[in-house]
Amino acid sequence: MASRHQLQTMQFMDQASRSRSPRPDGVHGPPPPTPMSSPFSSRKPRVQEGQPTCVNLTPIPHTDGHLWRKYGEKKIKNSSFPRLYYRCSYRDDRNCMATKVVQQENDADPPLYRVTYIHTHTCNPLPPAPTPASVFTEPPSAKAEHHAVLFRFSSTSGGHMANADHPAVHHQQWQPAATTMVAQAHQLSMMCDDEQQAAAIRSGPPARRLSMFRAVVDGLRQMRSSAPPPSSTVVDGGWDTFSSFNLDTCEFSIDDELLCGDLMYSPDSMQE
DNA sequence: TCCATTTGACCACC
DNA sequence: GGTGGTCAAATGGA
Repeated sequence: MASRHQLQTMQFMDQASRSRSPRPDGVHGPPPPTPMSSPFSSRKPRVQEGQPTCVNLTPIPHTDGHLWRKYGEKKIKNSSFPRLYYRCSYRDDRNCMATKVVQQENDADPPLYRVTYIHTHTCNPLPPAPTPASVFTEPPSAKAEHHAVLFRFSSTSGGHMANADHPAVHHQQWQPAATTMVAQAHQLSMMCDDEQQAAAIRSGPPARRLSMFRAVVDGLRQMRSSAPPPSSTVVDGGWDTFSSFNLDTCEFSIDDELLCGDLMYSPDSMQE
């Protein structure tokens, strides 16, 4: 029997496959041959060198603030799960070339997905949604001279904001991992601010809550491993969930009880 | 009628 | 030649 959190996760998944029931397997015959003589003559290269990509490991791959249209699904060798291909819904309207690839990593509860984002969004949907792409629309700074990295996560009444404000975060080496972390934090923020999501989190086992928060920390850990910062401390700007993260010890500390949505966390609750 | 999803085919890359 | 990314017809719900 599925847990409440599992059901919530399934609801997230359903957003990607909403409204359309699958066709019966094998009901329709093989499609006729492609009528065009060279239908793929305008096909773009599969891999465009130098395009910005980042990888996000998340249990909720379909909640990142952007609208995606699925355009393909592929069974991948040596993987029990198909790979799903999405592109931005504004691809034609706004010439947004952002795409993402979702690959389920395991069958855990909740299952973990590897989401690979390719290209940054140029569609700038309204209201602006906090997504990895929206955070890193500025070109990466060539200078990473600061001695601390400031992350700011805030949840406002009108929507969610997630920013990595420090110029060092824009350093190219940090971008993928920082993007992952920001996306994780934003997903967690959304879940905590949503009444049903928060209820599911609250009713779940503490270990699951802890694992969710650790997903955020893991993003920071990736940042640290990809490019050690000039300073050892990440200072949180106030996303109400964690206050600081020590890049040397890979630990984050909680100053006091923290409010995330209607959930109150204390330092003890963050222990195993 | 519109539009998103499904799914097999096609094709580029290794 | 195998694998994976993309296309586009078919499908069906809104």
